[in-house]
Amino acid sequence: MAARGFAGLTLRAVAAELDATTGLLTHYFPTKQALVRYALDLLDQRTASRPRRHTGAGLAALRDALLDILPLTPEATDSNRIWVSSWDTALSDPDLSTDYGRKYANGRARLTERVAAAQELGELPPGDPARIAAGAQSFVLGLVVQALFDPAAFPPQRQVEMLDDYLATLSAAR
Amino acid sequence: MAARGFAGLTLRAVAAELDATTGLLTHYFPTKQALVRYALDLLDQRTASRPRRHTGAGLAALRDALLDILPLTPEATDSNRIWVSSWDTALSDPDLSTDYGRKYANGRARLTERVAAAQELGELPPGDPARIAAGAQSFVLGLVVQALFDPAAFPPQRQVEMLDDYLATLSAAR
DNA sequence: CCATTCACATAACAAGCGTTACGGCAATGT
DNA sequence: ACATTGCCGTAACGCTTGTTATGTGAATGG
Repeated sequence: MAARGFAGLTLRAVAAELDATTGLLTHYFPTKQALVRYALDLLDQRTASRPRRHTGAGLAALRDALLDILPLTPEATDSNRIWVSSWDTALSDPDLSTDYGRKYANGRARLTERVAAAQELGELPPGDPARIAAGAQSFVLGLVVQALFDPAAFPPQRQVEMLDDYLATLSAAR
Repeated sequence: MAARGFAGLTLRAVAAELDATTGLLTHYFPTKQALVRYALDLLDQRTASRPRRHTGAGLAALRDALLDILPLTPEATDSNRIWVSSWDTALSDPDLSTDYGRKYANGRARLTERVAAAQELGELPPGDPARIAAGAQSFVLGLVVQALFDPAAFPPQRQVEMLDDYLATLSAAR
């Protein structure tokens, strides 16, 4: 799956992957678009329900949430690879596109809560928490992309360092 | 081109776009991969040679470079859309993938110069300029993605505000 | 215990893909 | 003016794609 990209995702390839035939797939999904939609929802749901870090409250909780996104493990790298690859398909399909927009908005909303909590604790300076959350999401998202294209330049340790740098400047500014 | 995504980029579609046939394309490009490679290089080169902002030195120059990346105009949005869509293809092809990694490394190198210059002027606190540049690139890259999926939530003005917020926290931290 | 339904494999289909072969027409050089 | 070269349109090829139709064996239910 992660090998040939989203463009190489064919019904027969999927069928072969789970030792079945196209008959099974067409039996459960009326069309390929439905299958893709389901697969993407599954990916989203699976990454949402996987074991999360939880090392503390406030700023530490925000850091946990952001670390959970980064490709720090091979599995997380694969997930991110599929995820980034799906952007091509998503941008081509208006419905999927708005769907993605909503998912990212949800992600920002969850981050916003943690930003606000960190502000309560005085770990982050005041300011619109939604805006700070959007900035943090941007930072992590871009770091994901760069790490995928140049893993050697962005090993896990470096990613964590960069995130911590970012959070440090965020909390130092006032 | 920007309409049907990178997956829908077919020889016949390209030929139709420039009122020609597949014969012309196969005459100039031995294979489709060569055509794609050329197109991506062209996109990279074109965005590199387009008119750039130049409002000042130091931190202002860094801000200019980052603003040049963001989808603040319809044309820049189209370019970014194609660019993001191409990531699927790029991640599937190891050669293209390392090529992209190199391009981003070059981008970071250019940003690094500006970061260093801003540090010289005392507009940015000391610290490894390469790391700061990588962070800035991450931030902008992620902002591009979010803006593409949710243009309503990230209008040009908001993008600029977010970038300025980021640069402000960067320069305020010490 | 038989009839019915369901799950799925098999196979075929048209459409679209990248690629190749070929032919004509215009430019070029002598 | 004629031969030659090369640009590029036309058309075909083989292959893969998503989708559909049909068959078959197992499960289900009365």
